[in-house]
Amino acid sequence: MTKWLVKTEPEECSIDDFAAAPEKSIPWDGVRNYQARNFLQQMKPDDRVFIYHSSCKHIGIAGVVKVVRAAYPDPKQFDEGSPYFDPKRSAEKPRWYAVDMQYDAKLPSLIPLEQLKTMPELQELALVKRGNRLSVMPVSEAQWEAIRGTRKNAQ
DNA sequence: GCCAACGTTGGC
DNA sequence: GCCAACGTTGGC
Repeated sequence: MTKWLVKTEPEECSIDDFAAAPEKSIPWDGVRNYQARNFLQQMKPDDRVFIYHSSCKHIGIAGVVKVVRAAYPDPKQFDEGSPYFDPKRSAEKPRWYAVDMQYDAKLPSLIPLEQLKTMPELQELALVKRGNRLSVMPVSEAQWEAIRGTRKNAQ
């Protein structure tokens, strides 16, 4: 089972949206970056995923969700009314993919980016590197444990 | 709101 | 296939 981290603007989709309907899955769509897409395609049901809130007041890791449906063509690339519409794509040749995710756990307290940056275990995590824009990334077991084990979030 | 860093596009 | 211009991301 692989572990992951995804970025999201909480106004768009936050950990609270997952927590509000823990029995429902939410499509993770609109990813329009090749490297991020490639990672999405590697996700498997039951993989765990950190939810990171970006471009907001409280930036940091807020909770955990799980993958419940592996990658499928992102319907929004075909939807003319969607901001994620991609006019060059056809149903026969999709370029972008989505997965479905469902609530797993909210962290007792958000782990701020500022704190993540100070953790020696995370120095290789793309998230904390300067200028990084990757919105979907793998998290190693050691990185996962380090994050889950931060003092405020122990247990 | 600013702006640095980055990915993508398109002319040549 | 280069690279300048452009649009977007995302922390501050």
